[in-house]
Amino acid sequence: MTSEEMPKAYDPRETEPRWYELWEREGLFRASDAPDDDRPTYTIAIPPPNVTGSLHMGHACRTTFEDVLIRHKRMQGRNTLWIPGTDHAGIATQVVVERQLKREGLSRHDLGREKFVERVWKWKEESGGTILRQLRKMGASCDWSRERFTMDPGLSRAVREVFVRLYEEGLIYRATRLINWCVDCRTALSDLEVESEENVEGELFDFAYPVAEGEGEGEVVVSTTRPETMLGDTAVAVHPDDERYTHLHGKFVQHPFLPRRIPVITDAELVDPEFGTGVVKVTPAHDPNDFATGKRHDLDEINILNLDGTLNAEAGPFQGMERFKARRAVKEALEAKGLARGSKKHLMTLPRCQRCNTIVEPIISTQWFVKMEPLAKPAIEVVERGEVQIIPEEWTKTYFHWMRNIQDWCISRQLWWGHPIPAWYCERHGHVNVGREAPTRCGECDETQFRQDEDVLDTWFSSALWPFSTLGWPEQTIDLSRFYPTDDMETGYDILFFWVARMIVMGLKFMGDVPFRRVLLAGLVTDERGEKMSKVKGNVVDPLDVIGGATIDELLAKAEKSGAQRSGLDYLEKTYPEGFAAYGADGLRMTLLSYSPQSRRIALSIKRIEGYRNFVNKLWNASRYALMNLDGAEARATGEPPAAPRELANRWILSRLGHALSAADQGLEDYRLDDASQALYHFVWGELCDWYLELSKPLLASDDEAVVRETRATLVHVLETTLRALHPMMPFITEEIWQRVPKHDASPKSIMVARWPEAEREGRADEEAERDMAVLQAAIGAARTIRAEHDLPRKKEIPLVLRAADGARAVLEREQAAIRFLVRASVEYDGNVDAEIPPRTAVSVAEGVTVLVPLAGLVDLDKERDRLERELKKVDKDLTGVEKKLGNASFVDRAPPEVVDKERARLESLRAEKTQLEAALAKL
RNA sequence: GGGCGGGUAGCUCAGCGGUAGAGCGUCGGUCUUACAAACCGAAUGUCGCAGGUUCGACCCCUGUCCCGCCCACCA
Repeated sequence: MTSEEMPKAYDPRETEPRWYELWEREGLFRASDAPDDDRPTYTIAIPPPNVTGSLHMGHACRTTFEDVLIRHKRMQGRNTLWIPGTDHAGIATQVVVERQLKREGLSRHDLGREKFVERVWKWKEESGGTILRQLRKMGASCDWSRERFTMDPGLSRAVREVFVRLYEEGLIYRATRLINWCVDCRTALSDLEVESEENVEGELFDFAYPVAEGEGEGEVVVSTTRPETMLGDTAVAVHPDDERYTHLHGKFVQHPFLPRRIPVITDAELVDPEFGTGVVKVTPAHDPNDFATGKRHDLDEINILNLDGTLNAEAGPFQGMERFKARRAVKEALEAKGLARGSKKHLMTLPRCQRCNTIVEPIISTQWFVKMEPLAKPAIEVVERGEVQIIPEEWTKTYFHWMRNIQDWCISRQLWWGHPIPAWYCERHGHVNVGREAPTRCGECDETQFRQDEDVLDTWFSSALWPFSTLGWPEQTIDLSRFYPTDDMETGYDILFFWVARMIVMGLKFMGDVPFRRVLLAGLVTDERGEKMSKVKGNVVDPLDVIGGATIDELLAKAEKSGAQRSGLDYLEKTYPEGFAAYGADGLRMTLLSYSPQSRRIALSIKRIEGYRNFVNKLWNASRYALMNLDGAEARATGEPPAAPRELANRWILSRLGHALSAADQGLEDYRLDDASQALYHFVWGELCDWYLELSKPLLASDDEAVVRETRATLVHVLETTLRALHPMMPFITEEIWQRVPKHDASPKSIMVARWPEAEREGRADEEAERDMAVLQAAIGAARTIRAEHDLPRKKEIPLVLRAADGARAVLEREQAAIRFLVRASVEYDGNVDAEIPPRTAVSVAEGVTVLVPLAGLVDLDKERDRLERELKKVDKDLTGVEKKLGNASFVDRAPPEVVDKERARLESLRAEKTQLEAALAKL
């Protein structure tokens, strides 16, 4: 009933959505909150993607990883919870909706704040769920009934609660400081949101400040990379010990464009007398060093910039100019006044806005900050004590370095979309009132009228609470007590500081416990050249295209629409001329799992995806074969291997199954899903398909009913167990096949909730079978080599003579049928290992077995000579190595005896091989 | 300026103290009754360079050269 319905090639497009719907409908993803459920839990909080987002390879990679962990633990019987959700993503979302408005010819200011925010909500309801739908296509088994959004009422409440408590403890404060300002986003940014572009070719421009009238003669020459900032200069500084300028101490220079005399100050901290002229212009309002200097000397802080990056009234004649225009204008004006003193090339670092790439301006502004140092301390300690384990471990150093040098966190943003800051200012005095609700009466005066702070919080502020806010905090819910702390947090290393560190901080502060036990940091997915995927470069590989397939025209059209450059489109066309086939979610998942998590870069290759798609198909066909042979038979999968199998192939595959399961377990335990998936991949393809299924053919055709029965029982057991072991990695195809496998009546309705297989239970270690099988494989391999090298057509049966010492010979005699079938040969045995080799005979040696094929004049003797010489050369090389090793007295004395014994045994077998090969060569 | 990671087969990478591995690619052969998205076979490496430790080093140590990334206020 089953195998006939299975087409030769597996098509994931039909299968995958069908099973996902069933799983979801049956509620199999749901974690239990039943009060009497005392199973151990396992929890992962998803790194919430931006609501604006759509699935990219980074998400696909993490989703796969997390889903494997969750499915594995679920099969082990844990009460598993994978909390899904999205992040409101402040700027990103606001920009999307603003862009939409622009198409209607409107700006957010036309709507006003309230209407605008309403509009964003509307947009969020309509199109915000895209990415979560896409996660389903990957097979993500999230508990959708617990989906959260960082601006849900519950989570917003958590945000206010945290803000208020931190404020009350003095850990949140409002201050006027030099902050990073993005003139394009028109908001303050935290230090982390500023990316520095290194080694930019810039210009160091020199100009002179004339000494002010009545202060003496001459001038001082200063250098700057930002000439326009001189409009905000309120001092020039020299080193106190620099004798060149002693005469100017306490004097003034004259600002060339503004009615301002500027003091000459001495400052040993700011000024390096060796650098340039040894004079530094000081702009406290627009440079961090100068700001600090200004504080030390109580200098005026003159802000010259408007929030949009144009110059304000302080700039005098330059007022209203855009900042870079002003830069040129100031230089020209200095030229005109004869004050320019030349310029030179200068390599510098440019601060840019992480989001829009605009050059960031340091400006003085009043913002809200979190005092980080006291909060960071316990967060450092839990990692030191291993209560939170960071994997791969080398990231702990990075974590410590950042946490130990932590700066206060600027959390206010001048946006409209986000969590409003729960601070109100009384109308009369502007007294600050922070609270969970709007105040009715000022805490410091009697005022009852307030205006709320207009800023919103950094989007990472609410993300930092994610592991407990999603579970209902500050309410004491069952979920919170049951699922916090979560177990594993898997995310990209690029947000180690943005997110991971802050979750640890907030978790410890408000839950008194770590938010998760392990942090798994994944690398960045790049294109096959190792270049970062970007829309402009046109090298973005969309997981959905990989899953469902896309023609090159579709890919090109999409890339072009999202703004790819010509070169990007060319690359795309050249690299994927055929587009993508529908590789399916299972194939993609398996591919993503195969990359080492140690690596910082995952250079995704379509060829590799194709390889794993082929693996999926291989599994399909292997199952097809198995099911064909089980059709109508009484064999059922029971979860137990057949008792006392006698056939070598059956014993061997059960033993190998055990090994594969152990290796998979080990990989999962170590979070080396690459090892786990490789172990199963090689078991399925290299052992199950390449050897066992082939060997099962003669067994299933046997006249001996007992042999057939035993083989069917083994086949169904190995297949069913393998499917369960592969299920976390390839959920769809394993379900599709598993449903067709004959099982006993009590088996669960889905493989998702079937029992995770264990090496000791489902496998059956059998060293003898493994040894015997190695002999058989060697003999078959050697015979095949001869066949291939001599172009002996497959149809022609060849006469084989197998020579081996007693033990090995007995194995080969017992397995005669297998050899006949796999090599298509007649077989004779010869126990006399040292006997003469007949003339004109092809010889190959391996594992103590000598395979002889009389060539009977049919074949090219030169070819055989070449081959033998090649084999001999290899043996000789190995032999030289072993002889040298054993000839070394220190090795024999000092190496562990088992190593020496192993080498001796090897020496023996290599010598025997050499003798055989030489004899063969001589007889040719 | 500090820190981290990497340099292994043509390509992408795994391995990490006891005989150099995988996938893809290459070459030769096969429509063998699960699979041509397959099968069988073959070739391919002074494991960046130089020292050192060790009976033994791709693996550990030191130095060095390249290539990435992160952090940092040098005008």
